[in-house]
Amino acid sequence: MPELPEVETVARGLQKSVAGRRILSVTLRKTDFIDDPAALERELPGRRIARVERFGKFMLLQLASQQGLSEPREAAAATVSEALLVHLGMTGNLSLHFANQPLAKHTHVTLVLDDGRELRYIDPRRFGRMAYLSGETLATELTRFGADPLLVSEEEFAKRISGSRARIKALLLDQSVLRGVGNIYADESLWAACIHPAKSGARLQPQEASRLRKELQKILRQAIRMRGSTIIDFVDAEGLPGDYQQRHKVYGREGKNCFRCGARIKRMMVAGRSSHYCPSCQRAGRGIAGPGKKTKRKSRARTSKK
DNA sequence: CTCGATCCCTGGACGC
DNA sequence: TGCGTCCAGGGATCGA
Repeated sequence: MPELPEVETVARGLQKSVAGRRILSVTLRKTDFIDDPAALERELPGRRIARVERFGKFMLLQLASQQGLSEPREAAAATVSEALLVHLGMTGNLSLHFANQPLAKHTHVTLVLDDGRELRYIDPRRFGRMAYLSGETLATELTRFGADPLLVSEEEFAKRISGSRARIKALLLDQSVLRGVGNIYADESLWAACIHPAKSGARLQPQEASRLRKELQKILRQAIRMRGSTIIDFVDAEGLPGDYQQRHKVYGREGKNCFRCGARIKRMMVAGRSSHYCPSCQRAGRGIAGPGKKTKRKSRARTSKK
């Protein structure tokens, strides 16, 4: 499940391999995860990819300005006003293939490049998102997101966390608070900072908030160094899996012993997400918000829709 | 403002 | 072997 470190890994790989390449043509298959499929077919062919960057859990394939069609040396420096936004969702992957390699199942978008290769978007579940955005629309879209967790200052972080009574886990997952943190790294950083996932953000002590930011950044940086976590099938732009799952302290370790105190790792639902924590290291205390009970999902009888 | 519930989607695990 | 059921979860949306 691609979160900040996984997306960063893919973006770095693509920056190396496709920056400067021109898109010759676009083939779309399933398009229900694309904002405006026609816009991709209309705007991308003939355009050069200036650079690839991560923005939260998105990848931004920035397009060189139209004018610079003839070898724009300034491509990388040009102002970003047009980009292809790619969100990998749960199972998405954007990777480079030779044109003669067979199409993997669930390949929904193919960008044919000018060097005989293709950028392919593969996503079984289609929880991802793709959109061509430009100008004001692009700028507006990006302002919906909060601070980058790797760049956020201690003051800014404290302000964003302590200003809300929502549970800290929910705040970490909220992309308008911080952009890029998902379920794995939220759980890992809360464990590292000894904070219960259901504790209210407003009730974190200043030193707790400070420690949480520090641990979160440390974990994200380390995870990037290890090319992210591969739980089921994540691979980077070159098809390599990540290694950080070997460092997970709580995620996926329910019932196992805490590496710090030996207690049994528990799991509870917080903010609708499965949350792994050590009941001994991460004390509930009085700062706990909400019901915090394990919510059993009742089987929904889906009415056959037409 | 914050919450849970529901929906989107498919593959994999599991029970029978 | 095969079918049904449950589960995973990022994000949007809706009602409480």
